[in-house]
Amino acid sequence: MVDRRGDGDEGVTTTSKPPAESPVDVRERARAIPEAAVARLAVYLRVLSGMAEQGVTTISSEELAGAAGVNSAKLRKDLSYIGSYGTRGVGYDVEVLVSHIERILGLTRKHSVAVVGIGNLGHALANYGGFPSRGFPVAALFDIDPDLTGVPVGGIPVDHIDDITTVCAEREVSIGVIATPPQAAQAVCDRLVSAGVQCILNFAPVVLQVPDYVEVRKVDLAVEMQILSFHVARRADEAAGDVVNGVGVDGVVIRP
Amino acid sequence: MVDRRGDGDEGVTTTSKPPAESPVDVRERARAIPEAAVARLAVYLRVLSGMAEQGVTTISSEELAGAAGVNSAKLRKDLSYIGSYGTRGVGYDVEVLVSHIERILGLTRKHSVAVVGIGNLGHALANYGGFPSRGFPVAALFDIDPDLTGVPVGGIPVDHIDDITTVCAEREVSIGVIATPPQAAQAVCDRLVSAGVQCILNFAPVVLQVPDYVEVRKVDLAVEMQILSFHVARRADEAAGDVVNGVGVDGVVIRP
DNA sequence: CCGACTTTGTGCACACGTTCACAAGCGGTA
DNA sequence: TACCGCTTGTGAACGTGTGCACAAAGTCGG
Ligand SMILES: NC(=O)c1ccc[n+]([C@@H]2O[C@H](COP(=O)([O-])OP(=O)(O)OC[C@H]3O[C@@H](n4cnc5c(N)ncnc54)[C@H](O)[C@@H]3O)[C@@H](O)[C@H]2O)c1
Ligand SMILES: NC(=O)c1ccc[n+]([C@@H]2O[C@H](COP(=O)([O-])OP(=O)(O)OC[C@H]3O[C@@H](n4cnc5c(N)ncnc54)[C@H](O)[C@@H]3O)[C@@H](O)[C@H]2O)c1
Repeated sequence: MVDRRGDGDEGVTTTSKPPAESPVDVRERARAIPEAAVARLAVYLRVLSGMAEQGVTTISSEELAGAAGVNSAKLRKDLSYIGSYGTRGVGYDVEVLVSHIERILGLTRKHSVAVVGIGNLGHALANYGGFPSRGFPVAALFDIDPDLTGVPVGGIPVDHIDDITTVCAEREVSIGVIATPPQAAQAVCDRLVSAGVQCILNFAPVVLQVPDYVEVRKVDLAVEMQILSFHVARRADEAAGDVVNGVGVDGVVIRP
Repeated sequence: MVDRRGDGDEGVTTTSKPPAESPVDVRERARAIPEAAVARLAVYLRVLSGMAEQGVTTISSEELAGAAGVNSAKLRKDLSYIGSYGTRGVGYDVEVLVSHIERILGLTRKHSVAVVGIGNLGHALANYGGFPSRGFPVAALFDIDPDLTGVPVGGIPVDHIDDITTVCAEREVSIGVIATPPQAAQAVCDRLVSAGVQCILNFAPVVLQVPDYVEVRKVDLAVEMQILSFHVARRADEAAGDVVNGVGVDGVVIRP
């Protein structure tokens, strides 16, 4: 029912600093936000933006939780990580919440995106309107294929992978998206890193090796499907086992 | 050892007949595997498959962990959830491990996939070779656009969304992928569910409402980017570090 | 100004997941 | 056979995340 996070292992050397923190500054608080909560904050933000467009000005934790698919206690705890911006007895001001979540997620700055590998997936990403509209303008496209360089895709001309360093610097790219074949992914990753890109979203089904200061997130669709498959199998086993025992889920006797 | 598997294996054949086995068998164990571990098992499987192709027959937890980007203790614990198939002092037999992970993930059965919404993303998915090769044949494509119906994409002709029930039944679709615009996603989801599909992978940035017995996973790229953005911001705050007189970034007063 | 009602924010207990550390077990060697 | 070095498998400690339940804090009608 509720979806779970992909994973989020690797890298992220969160140096645990347990000394007594008396001055509660922003970075300490930011560090304290659980990774899982950050992911949900992004979802709340999307829902809230939709609400704002529909003219909603105030929303309760119960309503927002329903719309975001989480329970309300969790939602309130998540929001408490970023401060106390609600009004008891009333709820949250939508605009206020939006701006605070945006601040915490660092969306007050523009994050230019570069897509590397303009094949099937790269084309889709370059044409996708959902990135620019949410604060992530696609500023550069790269491919190794000479036939592609110069051709505009989604309004942006494709550059050759060899120009990655200069182009990324020029256009202040802060997020790199890897959509090349798996074999090329690590090499592309290395070039992105030497070009100064510190955030990478990887679609290739490989584990990337990066320095500690680089943040990598991966999207592996086959893994997603296998997780679904696992649940199908589990459910099938359950059904089979229950029939054999003559007892259904919840202990309901099927065939007395 | 949590449980003794003295039997000579069996496979997940539908005729599961527990002779004198403990009431809690395979399904109980399957249920006990943490969700996070399932995701990693899928990654191990991919790495192991690659190893097998390269002729590797045996691998230690240390090596496999390195290749999968996790620490070796976690890897061993993950593997212990599915049984004890290693040899102390030696490591794991690659082929054996592959087959056991496949069994646990339910990959011994074929899981036909239907993609709904053959736009930018849908085209990329339909053309993607990574699904069939990993046991997820794309068996059906759907769109609402009459101009698309009948046109083959990636070798499969697009059907009209109205035929979803019959086509899904015919081709035994078990996984539905939603790649339509957000506004259409819930409606498409409902139709998939009534067509009997119990697993859904959703690319549209909306929270889907489904019955309890349906498993949904979502892939939201904007959320991924916002998580990256959060880490950039956190890092920037750390670097810019010094909180001057209780005033942090953006002029937020830290200590009122 | 008060009291009834609503909703937030959070302390706490619990569940889940990760990591450590080491005994148990295996292959190789003398 | 007895020993040795290596690697697995896992109990137990630990850390993180979740959900409950309720006091605190606000609104609103009178
Ligand atoms: N197509 C999908 O729907 C899909 C889904 C999930 C994952 N993926 C993964 O995404 C990646 C791309 O998939 P695709 O279907 O778009 O592949 P594709 O073959 O259509 O495109 C790959 C592109 O990368 C370019 N390229 C190759 N080597 C390069 C290099 N060294 N530097 C820069 N560009 C290079 C190629 O010229 C090509 O244009 C693959 O790793 C694939 O496994 C794709
Ligand atoms: N393109 C990307 O790279 C990308 C990335 C992330 C998320 N997404 C999301 O994926 C979805 C699809 O994106 P896209 O770029 O492919 O959009 P698109 O507009 O190119 O394609 C959407 C397709 O869905 C079809 N469609 C519309 N309503 C339908 C219905 N009721 N039933 C069946 N088909 C219907 C349309 O005919 C069209 O072919 C969107 O929700 C988008 O937010 C896309």
